[in-house]
Amino acid sequence: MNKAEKTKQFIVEMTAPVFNEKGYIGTSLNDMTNATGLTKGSIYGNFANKDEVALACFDYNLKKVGSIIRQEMDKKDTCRDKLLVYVHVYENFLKHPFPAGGCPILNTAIEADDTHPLLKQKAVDAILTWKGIITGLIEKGIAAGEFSEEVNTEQVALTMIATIEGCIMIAKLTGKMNYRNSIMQSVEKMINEL
Amino acid sequence: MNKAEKTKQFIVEMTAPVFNEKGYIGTSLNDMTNATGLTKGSIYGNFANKDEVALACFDYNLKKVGSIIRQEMDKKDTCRDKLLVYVHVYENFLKHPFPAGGCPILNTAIEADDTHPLLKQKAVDAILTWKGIITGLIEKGIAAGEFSEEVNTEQVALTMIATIEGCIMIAKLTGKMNYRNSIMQSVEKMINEL
DNA sequence: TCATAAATATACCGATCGGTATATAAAAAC
DNA sequence: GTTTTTATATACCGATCGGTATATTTATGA
Repeated sequence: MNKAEKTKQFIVEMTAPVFNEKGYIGTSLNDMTNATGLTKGSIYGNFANKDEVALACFDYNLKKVGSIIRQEMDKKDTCRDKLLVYVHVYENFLKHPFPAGGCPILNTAIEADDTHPLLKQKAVDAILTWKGIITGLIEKGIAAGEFSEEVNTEQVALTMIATIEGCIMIAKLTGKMNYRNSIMQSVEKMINEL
Repeated sequence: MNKAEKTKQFIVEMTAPVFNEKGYIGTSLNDMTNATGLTKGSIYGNFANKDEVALACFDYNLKKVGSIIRQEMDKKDTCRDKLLVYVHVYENFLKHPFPAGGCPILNTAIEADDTHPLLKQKAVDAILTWKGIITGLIEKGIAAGEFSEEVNTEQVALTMIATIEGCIMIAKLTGKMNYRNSIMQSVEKMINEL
């Protein structure tokens, strides 16, 4: 990794939390120079425009969440326990290096769906990938005899995602930990009933 | 209602969808003059600043959703059917005069939670009010013998809200109607199991 | 070590931002 | 119908927006 690649990485690491908190429009070039300590010229020597930085930051934030989940899942053996990782990670998200500003998929989806096609597409892809991971785990669990064969895999996956994202919104908005735990308990129940 | 009050109402009606789609920061005074056909002077003769317009628009959008729900609930007799109104309204939200841009609570919560205390507080209040309406209905249903006494009213209320909001995000983002219906079916099942 | 290329900083661009002072037009009061 | 108040439009403010041309510094290869 040469100097330019290092700087690029550095810029992404420092501005990713800002984009996740303030959003795409809400993050100015000034915010980016403040976050990095670099100047506009330096940033625009490594990225073509604000869009490129924002897209790279989304990827970075998403990868951060994904690697936490993957890491915890690798510790589990059964499909049920792997699914329950979502519950336990989000219940104790403070213990993990979670991106500042909450779930990048949710934040990006809400801001970009009416305003920024490129970011929107990234959020769409992230949701579809997530859905694929959950349905894959459920199908594997059915094949292994862990879950009932009557389970509607896609419905469960979508409902899990929706409830988790709604939970993140409510918990972050109200600041109430017990709200988060209460909703996550419902998700846990849902998984245990598969 | 005198001229000024009429104009105030007119400005809110015309700019409310813009704020809901583009967000607070994403909506410029230019957007507001375009949406209304009025000039800056005219808008600022009726509102002190952009904040005041945005807050009024949030109230307007929220009221719009609330009145749809209330209207449909009034047609129902049992508490279960009243709760199911949420499912049916969001499943067929195109048939109702729903605010453009999706759920104003969700949109405002995501944008404002790290950036705009006043809007954030309005979103918090809206969530708490919503939770109160649902828990009220469940408690009434328990008293009427409709629901089991073992129901954790707050947990159900929070989970319903989270799932519905997550559903709105996913459906709007992906554009897939069957995703919406699939998740809403889960909410319906949840209500029917009370 | 010295030339060359890459990376960063400086200074600036036009456009747009939210906001306002003032002039004009329209209602309301008399 | 005239005056007075209210409402709207015009023209402008300084600040900031995203972006860029160019100068300067730093790293690299011969």
